[in-house]
Amino acid sequence: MKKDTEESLAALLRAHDLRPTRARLLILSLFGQERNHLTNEEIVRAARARRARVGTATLHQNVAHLVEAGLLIRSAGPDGVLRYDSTLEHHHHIVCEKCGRMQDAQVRGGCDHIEADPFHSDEKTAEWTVRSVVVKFIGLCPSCRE
Amino acid sequence: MKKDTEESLAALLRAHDLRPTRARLLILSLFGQERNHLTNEEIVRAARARRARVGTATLHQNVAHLVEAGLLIRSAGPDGVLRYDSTLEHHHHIVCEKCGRMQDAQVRGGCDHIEADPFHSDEKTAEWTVRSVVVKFIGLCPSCRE
DNA sequence: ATCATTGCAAACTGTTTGCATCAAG
DNA sequence: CTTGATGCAAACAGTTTGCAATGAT
Repeated sequence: MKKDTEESLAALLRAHDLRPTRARLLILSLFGQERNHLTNEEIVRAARARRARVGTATLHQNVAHLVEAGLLIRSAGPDGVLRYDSTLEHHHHIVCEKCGRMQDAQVRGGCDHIEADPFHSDEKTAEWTVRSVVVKFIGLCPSCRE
Repeated sequence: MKKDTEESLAALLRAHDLRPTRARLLILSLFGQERNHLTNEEIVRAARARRARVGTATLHQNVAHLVEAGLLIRSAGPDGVLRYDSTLEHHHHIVCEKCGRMQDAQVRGGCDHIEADPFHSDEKTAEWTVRSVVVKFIGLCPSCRE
């Protein structure tokens, strides 16, 4: 895991043509540690918990900016709740159907055969251009399966 | 495709312990034809277009009831917008990353090897119970790739 | 007759916008 | 200095709730 010093985060932002401001440093630092796959709401709460002087509008704006800049990835749970992820490599997720918690998942053997040439040729889908494939595992997280 | 007469839809509702009311018959009939994978908003608009005497609150409530009763399936696009689907069998989707349009997709060779035993055993995911797997193909629909 | 369902309007929630102030380069 | 970013408050959009009237059994 990378050292999330304020310096390194600032450099990261500058490398993506974003000024290293209070709000952006805060958001990125929230993803540094254990708390990955945060929702908008969780980001706002975490900021409040740190007594950070940041408005919710600013947080929302900057999460959007960071996604645009490619520093965060956006992923919707089955319930439509959007979560953000600082792991940028292509990967898949496992999602708790009870609490919505999301975690990275590696698929045994990969999804290559699906990603390479997915469809039956006689499908109406022949008219589409496929750009990527997302796999989500739905289940129960350790806490919710009690 | 099944004949979506009012009679058959009413019978379907009764079979699921739901009274066949104006709002419910309307919603189900919207899914009868070509217009599958509707959003909440599209359902409301379609109802307005038919000059149906139904409030938006009632539509929302009943979409939720129909999902609970198992007559509709809910599926979130990558942008978090929820769409509803009257195809009840387990299947996958292809989604347009530009306009959000969603269509059923059949995967060549299936996803069986993934669904059967998905994870590397040394994962933190070992603590999870997997109940289902959802595959989404993201791309461009015929109209948006122009 | 009974009780679920409805339409309508009001309440609510989360997000976005407008703008004067502030901070980074 | 110049321009972008911020906080705050007000505006907004979509959803949900409360309740009297309506409709299904």
